[in-house]
Amino acid sequence: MSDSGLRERKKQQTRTALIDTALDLFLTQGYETTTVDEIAAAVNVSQRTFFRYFATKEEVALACFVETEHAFFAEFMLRLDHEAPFAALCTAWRTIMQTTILSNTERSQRFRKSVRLAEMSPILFAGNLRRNLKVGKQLADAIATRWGIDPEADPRPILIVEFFWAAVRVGTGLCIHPDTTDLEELSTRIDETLAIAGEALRFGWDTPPVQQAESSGAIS
Amino acid sequence: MSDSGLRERKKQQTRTALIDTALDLFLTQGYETTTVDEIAAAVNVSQRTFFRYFATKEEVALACFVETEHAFFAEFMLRLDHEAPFAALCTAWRTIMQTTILSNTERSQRFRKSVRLAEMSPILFAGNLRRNLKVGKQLADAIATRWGIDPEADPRPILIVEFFWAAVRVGTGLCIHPDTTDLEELSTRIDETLAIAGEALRFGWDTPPVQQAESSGAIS
DNA sequence: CTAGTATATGTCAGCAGCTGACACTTAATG
DNA sequence: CATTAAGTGTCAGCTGCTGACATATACTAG
Repeated sequence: MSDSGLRERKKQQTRTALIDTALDLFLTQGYETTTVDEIAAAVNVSQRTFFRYFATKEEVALACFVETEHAFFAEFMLRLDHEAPFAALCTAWRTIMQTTILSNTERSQRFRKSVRLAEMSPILFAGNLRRNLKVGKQLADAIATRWGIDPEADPRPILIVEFFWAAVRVGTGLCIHPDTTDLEELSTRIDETLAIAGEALRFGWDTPPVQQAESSGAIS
Repeated sequence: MSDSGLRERKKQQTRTALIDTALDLFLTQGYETTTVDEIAAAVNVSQRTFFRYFATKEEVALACFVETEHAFFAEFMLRLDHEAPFAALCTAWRTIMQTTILSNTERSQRFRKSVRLAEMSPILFAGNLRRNLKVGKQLADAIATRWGIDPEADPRPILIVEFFWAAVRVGTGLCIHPDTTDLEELSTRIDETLAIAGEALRFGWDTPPVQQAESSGAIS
């Protein structure tokens, strides 16, 4: 419908140009001290045009997380049918990491820069948290639907997802902070943290309720 | 040194006035659509003065969380010596909830408004996440110190704290969303969610490592 | 009580993020 | 080639936020 036209190609081109130069500028001179005008000027584009591509300055920094999230969600849905939720989240995540990040494409380069950025700037980190939260709700809804329970009343689906995100964040933070920014280091650290988190969670906790008579009576 | 002077009293007065009118305006007409000028005008104060009290518009909305956090941290530290971390977090939280929120003082009113606000506006929610994160690091550091481990290398302290925050957030969300904004409802729901989370976490997982020979070899 | 000092506030100018409106250029379509 | 639609630039303007300077008000010493 709208593929491979000259127009579309140009659009994609300026979009990636904006992302790349923005990431580089952010990394070299800081996120908050870099103005949108600078980015736009570096791509020979007006500031107004920038904001037609990205609603906010934050969006350009976290842009490449969006597609990854979509892929992740799809992967998760594939596994949800025959895996426990937490395990499905972990394996889906690992898969996405392998295909998206560990490959040495331009996309993976961008992704790594974004990860570093999000770890450096508290604002970007918070923005990323917001994204996680949004996707998390969708994931939790999927789990709840699979289990046939009400996601608004039963905390377990969201808890599972939040635990998972927590582990991912902690793993990422551990990897970035100390020294290395290796590709595999990141993946390994997150895997380790996920493993610890998974070990912490009681066996069977993230499995469907085979027979639940009470709504929330599993306490005490 | 600086208590109970006329000046100090006035300052405190305008500060609380700013908070209260800000919260009311935010709740009635939305956070983002309310301008700082409106708030300042409603308190008969210049916009510049507003920003001398609060660094950002966000800060006034989440102001009353700060003191609560301090109290929470202090409570936690008291219990860390003779309780497992996750349990200490839960009991400390419950204590703070009892004394700060369930009491029907003006402070509790403000707190409830802030909770509702933070649940309504994604931006404020993210801001709150950032605060949680910051306090979380301090809490994790305390746990790591108590355990005699390196918080930058071992993910468990941060994981414990993040799991706790996740449960608190989920519980709060469950309570706010459906209907009631009861005082006790909030506390009860969070307690329930914390109980579920606590049940999910394996017994002994958040206890100090009595003999750890390997650094991260607990992974199957 | 008065004079002097410190502190809080107001005013003003200005920057950065972001948006609507309008005009212009350029690619797509017949 | 002419028409249409889409992308872009320019401009004006709002909101959040800050520095600089002047003014008013509370504290303090004599």
